[in-house]
Amino acid sequence: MSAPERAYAHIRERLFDGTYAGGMMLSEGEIAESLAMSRTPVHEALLRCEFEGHVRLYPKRGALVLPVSAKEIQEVLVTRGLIEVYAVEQAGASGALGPGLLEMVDAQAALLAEGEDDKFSAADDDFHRRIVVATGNSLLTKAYALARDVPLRVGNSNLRNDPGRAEQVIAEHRAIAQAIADRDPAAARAAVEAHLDHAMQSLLRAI
Amino acid sequence: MSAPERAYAHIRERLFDGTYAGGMMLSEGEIAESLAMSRTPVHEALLRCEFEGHVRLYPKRGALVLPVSAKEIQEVLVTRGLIEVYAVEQAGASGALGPGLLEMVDAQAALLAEGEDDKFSAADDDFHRRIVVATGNSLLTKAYALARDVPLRVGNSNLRNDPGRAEQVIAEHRAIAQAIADRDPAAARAAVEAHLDHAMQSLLRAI
DNA sequence: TGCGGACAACTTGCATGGAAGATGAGCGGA
DNA sequence: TCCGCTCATCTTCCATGCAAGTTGTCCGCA
Repeated sequence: MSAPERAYAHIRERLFDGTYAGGMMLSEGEIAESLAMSRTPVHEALLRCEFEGHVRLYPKRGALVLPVSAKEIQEVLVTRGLIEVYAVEQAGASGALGPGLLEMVDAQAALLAEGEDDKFSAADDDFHRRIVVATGNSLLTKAYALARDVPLRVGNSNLRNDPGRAEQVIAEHRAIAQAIADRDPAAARAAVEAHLDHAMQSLLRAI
Repeated sequence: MSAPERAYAHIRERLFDGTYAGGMMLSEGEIAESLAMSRTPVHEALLRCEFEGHVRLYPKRGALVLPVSAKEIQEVLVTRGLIEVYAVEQAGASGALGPGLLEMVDAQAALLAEGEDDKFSAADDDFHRRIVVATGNSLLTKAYALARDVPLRVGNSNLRNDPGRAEQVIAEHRAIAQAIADRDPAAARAAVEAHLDHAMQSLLRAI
């Protein structure tokens, strides 16, 4: 892995686990030192994080970690709604994706039973991503990626603090996967809209 | 303007006017020299262009300018369709945006009459952007930006080579603006879908 | 006490250079 | 003729260093 990639992964990890919390000021030099690399690759990684909306770079001052706002959560879920509804309507028409999704839901239930919270979050993310990828539209997939990080920044603590939410997520995922397997686009659309609506409420409670 | 911004603007200009054509290999060093700056800021600009899908960086080799493919054009217009339909349905419900848009269409007609092709392209772009910005959803606006550049790379030559297309664009823009002013979301949706469909056909003919 | 200026300690911006990977030309041998 | 090897030349990668902007502190003065 190249130095900028390592720096990027390092920063994201800390954005998602809360080490880099909203309002914090990050210094290229410090991060570079802790990764035993120079500031150049760290700077590249921070530029990318800025593009993705996680930090804001102030010239000659440093990188401010942006807090996740309620408005941002709403924007993210509206955007995801647009993209995911389109994706499940497509997938629901063909039905090819359905069985694979149902297996993913089973795997999520297993992770939850084992208490693997982080892996559960990742599996949640994969599930949604898989649906969008199935459209075969790489631009849409890229646009969607912009809307996936915010829930991850809020989500890990969120799931632990919202009792019963994880079980609810699994039930809602199963409804989506079943509707797709049944080739029922209208049901798939309704299931996605309900799921995202509940997700928004849970995330808003978390901040 | 900072050095990386200058480099980025320089490269985009050449991507859009065709100087950097698909298949070309760009060298950081050459660009840096022609801009009288070092390679560092040029590298940053190329990274951004890569993220936006215009070039692909090959380690230790250089930056390949990616040609615009038919698949990409289709992806772009599907994505724009999703976002713009949502935006005009919102705008069409309130009607507040309508009058401003009609003025923009008049301005476009004036630019066309004066033969200002480049400004016409920019005005076209602004018109669509304005509708999306009106949603007030900054994430959606950012996602939309990813889908705006491709038509610009094809578009300038396209408009000149597709006789009557510019007049058609103006008529279609007027239909969209009028539907929004009339607070008629269904008509607005239909007008946007027709416009994007025609745009796709024109762009596909151009490559 | 409250204000203003100097300065020290931080930060990044970006130019530069050495290291090293990728490529293609040209040569030697089968 | 054709294959494979060597090597010159191209490229980027990223460490480093200097220049310069920003900030907060501290001191002197009213």
